[in-house]
Amino acid sequence: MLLHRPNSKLVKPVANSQAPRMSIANGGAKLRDIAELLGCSVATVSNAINGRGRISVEMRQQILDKCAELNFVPNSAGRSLRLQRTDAVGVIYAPSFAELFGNVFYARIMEGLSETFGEAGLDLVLGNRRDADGMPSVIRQGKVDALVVLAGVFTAADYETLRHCPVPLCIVDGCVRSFDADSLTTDGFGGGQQVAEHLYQYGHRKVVMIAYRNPLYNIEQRIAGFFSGLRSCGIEASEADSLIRVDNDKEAANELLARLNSQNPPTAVFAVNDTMALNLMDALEQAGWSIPDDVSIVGFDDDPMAVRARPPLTTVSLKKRDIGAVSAGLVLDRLAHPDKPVVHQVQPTRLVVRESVAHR
Amino acid sequence: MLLHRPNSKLVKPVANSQAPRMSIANGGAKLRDIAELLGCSVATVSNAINGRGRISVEMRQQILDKCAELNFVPNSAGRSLRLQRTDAVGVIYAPSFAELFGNVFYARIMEGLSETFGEAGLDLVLGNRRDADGMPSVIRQGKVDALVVLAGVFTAADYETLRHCPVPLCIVDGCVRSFDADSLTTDGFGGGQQVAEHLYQYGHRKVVMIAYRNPLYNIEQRIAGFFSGLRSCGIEASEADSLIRVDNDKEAANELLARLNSQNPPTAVFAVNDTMALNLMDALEQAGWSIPDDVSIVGFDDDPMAVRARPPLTTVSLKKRDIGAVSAGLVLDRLAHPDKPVVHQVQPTRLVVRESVAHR
DNA sequence: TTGCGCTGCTCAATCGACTGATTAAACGTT
DNA sequence: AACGTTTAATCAGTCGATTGAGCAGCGCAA
Repeated sequence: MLLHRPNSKLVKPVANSQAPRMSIANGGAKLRDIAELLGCSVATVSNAINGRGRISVEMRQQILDKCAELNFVPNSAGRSLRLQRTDAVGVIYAPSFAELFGNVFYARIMEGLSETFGEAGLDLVLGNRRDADGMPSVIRQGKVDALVVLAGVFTAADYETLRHCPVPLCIVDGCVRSFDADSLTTDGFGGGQQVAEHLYQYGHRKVVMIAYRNPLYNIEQRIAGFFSGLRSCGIEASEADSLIRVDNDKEAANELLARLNSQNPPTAVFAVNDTMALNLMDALEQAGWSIPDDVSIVGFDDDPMAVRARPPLTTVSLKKRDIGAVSAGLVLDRLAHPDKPVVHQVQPTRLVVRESVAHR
Repeated sequence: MLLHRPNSKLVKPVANSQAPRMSIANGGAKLRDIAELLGCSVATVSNAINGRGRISVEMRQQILDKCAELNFVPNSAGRSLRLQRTDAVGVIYAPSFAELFGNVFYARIMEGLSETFGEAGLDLVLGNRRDADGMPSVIRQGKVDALVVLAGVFTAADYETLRHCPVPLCIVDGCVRSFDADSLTTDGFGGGQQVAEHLYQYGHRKVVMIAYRNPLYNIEQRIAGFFSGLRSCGIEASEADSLIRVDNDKEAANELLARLNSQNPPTAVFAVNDTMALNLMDALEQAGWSIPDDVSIVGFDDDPMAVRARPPLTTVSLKKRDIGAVSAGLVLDRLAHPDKPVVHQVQPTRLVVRESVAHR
């Protein structure tokens, strides 16, 4: 019975006896190269680099010098495999990155993420690929330690695919209640309120808001804040009569023009974002309406185009770069303290008054 | 003498005899989990998945089924270590990503890159961090198989840091001659020519171009093309008298206004990009000049804001998404055929006529 | 009955970094 | 001289996937 047949051949491994296999050939110096050059063991080199174990001052210095000379950087795959840690963070967006990069809003967030993670020594990986079940491929591949979820247009189904994600998540600009993950949301509610108050102060008493039918968390917050703000100002307005739901900006323009031509037309419109606001401005102008003299209009997001619009668009600004930086900070904290309680951060919003709202 | 002391203890490794260490605990199923569940060896599982070796039909099916059931995805670190390949591509930008994401031009390129690489099963890593010598950290860490270099604002020094990059490069929108790497450039020369011809056809005979002092490859191409085009149309114009070099858009506006107030004022301006063109339009309008009636203006890039400008800006369009997709294609080809000759691809440009150029 | 070829698997080394356990030597103490 | 302690390293196994080499077992033919 040879259940545990002993290793038959214990000849010393013949590898690297003839091939030169010196450094830099396939991508740079390895721990082994440094060890061989200095005549010490690989373990000692590793210990010197990581400041562990007992090493004489001279040896440590020799090792560090040699590492600097050869531009030694530990191989990422080897390190990840051993440490079960990648020093990389994934970023995902739904449905694909196509929209993300076209969207200046997210571009700025990426900027903040990239900077803060970079300073912390982490790389950003774009989780553009998905497994069959929708889970980003980088997750099950173990390519990232955490995931930043740019959830602006996430639907319930999108959230569901992430429910069993084995790495920490940080939900940015999405639904806080989705699950027990850190999150950063922009204060859409407060922004909506500020718009309501601004319109009230400028004398508007009959206003409408236009939003998309597709229910997105951050959008619904803006709606709720707006109507709450109207009510606290004493304006009678409900979502039933003053909220116009549409599927696209063309429909928005048509619906708005219909209201403007009705008996009791609104004097101001709150568009759910700047893109819609700008499109409405174009459509209104084409239809012969003058902004802000005939109708006032307010947007949301402070898109760079808002300031270029004619008239410059009054809108709600989001400090997009901060969103990225703060989100990255949440992730770094979470990686440092995996068991700390979940954090829900709210980023303030600020009304930027330009020229698209007239006094009444 | 115990130079080659034989392995003393050959007891079977005791690991995993008590700890449960079943799948999904630390990130998902491993080859070993599948092998244990099916009572076969790890090698067989690997072979089945990769379609290698000899395996009975039933065994192969069992393995594949189990993999699907457990959502098995090979661990990236283990795979990279063994295969010396990461299935990831780095993207870099100089000086940092901050500018990249704010720039719609690059945002669209990223979109194309992300899509094409995603379809090929590669992830995109943002190479935001740099080693002391400027080399992107992801390179020496071995985190990527290739590097896409968005070189729009690269200086000679930026190129120099990449000279000894051990992975294949693809230079996008940068200097072809920098080194022996694949490249994709936009036809700035042709674009400049088209602008010259367009202005000539509209009756302009005295024109100026404004560009930045900082010499960037793609920009210099536009300049060369423009003046070449002017000359072929028979317009006497040299860079000496008709090219205005500036450091920023404010200076550009001042210099332009000075020319417009001179004895022999230009009737049209070619701004080196849309951002400058839009800023010039603002400045001219402020100074009481009407566009295009008093001065015509042309930009370059077809920034989304160009179409919103008043008047809508005539500019040169770049098919930005294609730039990303094609660049990614070059990288994929290079990875598949490391030794094929270097490819220099030129992406055509197209004049988009809007309303900022008047007939003379 | 020996030998050959084929099928269907397993073995064990490898990639590079990290680390708990171990060891060899130097030093000090009684 | 015997023993404990400190110092300065080394050993060998581990992370997970891949792969060339190897080896039973079977059928078939000489």
